[in-house]
Amino acid sequence: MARLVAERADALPALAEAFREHGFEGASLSLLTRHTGLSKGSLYHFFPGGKAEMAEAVLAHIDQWFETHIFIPLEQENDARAALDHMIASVSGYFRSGRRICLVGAFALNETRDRFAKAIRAYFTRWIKALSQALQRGGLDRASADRAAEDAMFRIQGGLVMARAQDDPALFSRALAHLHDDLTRMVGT
Amino acid sequence: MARLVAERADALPALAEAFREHGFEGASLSLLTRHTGLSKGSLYHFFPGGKAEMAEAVLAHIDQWFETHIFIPLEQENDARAALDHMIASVSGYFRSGRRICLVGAFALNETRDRFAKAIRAYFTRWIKALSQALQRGGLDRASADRAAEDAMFRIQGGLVMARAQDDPALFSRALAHLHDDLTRMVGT
DNA sequence: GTCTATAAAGCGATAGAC
DNA sequence: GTCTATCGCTTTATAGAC
Repeated sequence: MARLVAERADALPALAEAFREHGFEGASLSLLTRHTGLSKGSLYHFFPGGKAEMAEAVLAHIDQWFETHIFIPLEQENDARAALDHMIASVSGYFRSGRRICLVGAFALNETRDRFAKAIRAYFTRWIKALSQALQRGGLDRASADRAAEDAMFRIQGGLVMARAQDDPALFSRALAHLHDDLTRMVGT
Repeated sequence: MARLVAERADALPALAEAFREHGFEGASLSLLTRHTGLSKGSLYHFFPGGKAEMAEAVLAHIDQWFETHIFIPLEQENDARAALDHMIASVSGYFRSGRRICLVGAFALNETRDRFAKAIRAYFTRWIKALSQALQRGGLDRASADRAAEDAMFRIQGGLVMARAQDDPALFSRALAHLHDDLTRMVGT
């Protein structure tokens, strides 16, 4: 059987889940060793910069996933409606229908943001831009598309916060469903 | 000149700001002494339960503020439109037009939630209920009002996350402005 | 590339003087 | 009700054996 952690990238999902559950400050190294199954020595071998480098790598890994599965499809799918359907489905899957939070949004809320400001800002800027493009292909003018894309981010991020707050993933599913309705209506004939 | 901290309640605003900026885990006792101007000994005199009791008191204080300035007015103002106007204005003021985050939402995002689950859940449940009542007085049926109230929470919480993420308070102001437009339209004649 | 041992600093919490 | 001193523990990070 292959080893669970053979290289740096193999540790990223476990690190991501630890940061999601405990935040940057709350995720201690001993907790990260438990999540990854690696000792401190091995973690520092892969990430000489310590916790900050681990978080940086996790953010980059997340960004790459969204680039591949959300942003590029939003930009390249010619049928605007299909592009929006795909985004909603992928977002629902990624956030486990509301059982998983957005690490980027969570990092944004406290002073952790300042350490990773560039990655956090880039993630949302990119998402809004890609979504706005799809909406413009669906017939919206640029200002309306920008506004609708920004509003979609509010509802996705807010849905994740509320689902956690109420310990009820269904809130996020409802947020996504209503968002889907509204976006579909905008690009519908 | 009166002392800045004469009783327990006087320390709450400073504690709240510290928790907002650093999260529950990130707000160390030495940081809390700096924010309040009180030594550890004095903090433990006021809050024998330590950091957890401080956070609990802060959450109760926030809840009380919202009860007085948001929830009760939403329920008691007869003119639905005036009730909504008042909520939007008060929310904008409380969150400093997007420069301040929602501590309750921030606590909800990581394992901190489990320590304060009851207070967190009650805060949002109460808010949705009061807002739904106002919308029903404005003519919406109960299901539509509940849905619109929940959607308003998504946009408020999402607006706060996005404003921090982009370091641009204007995003929150836009979220509130669009929310205000939509709510007004719903109860408008 | 794995691990354990260790260092130095900071943590939450307590004791006790004034 | 204020404070300082201190406790025991955990933290991040490093050193070095294998």
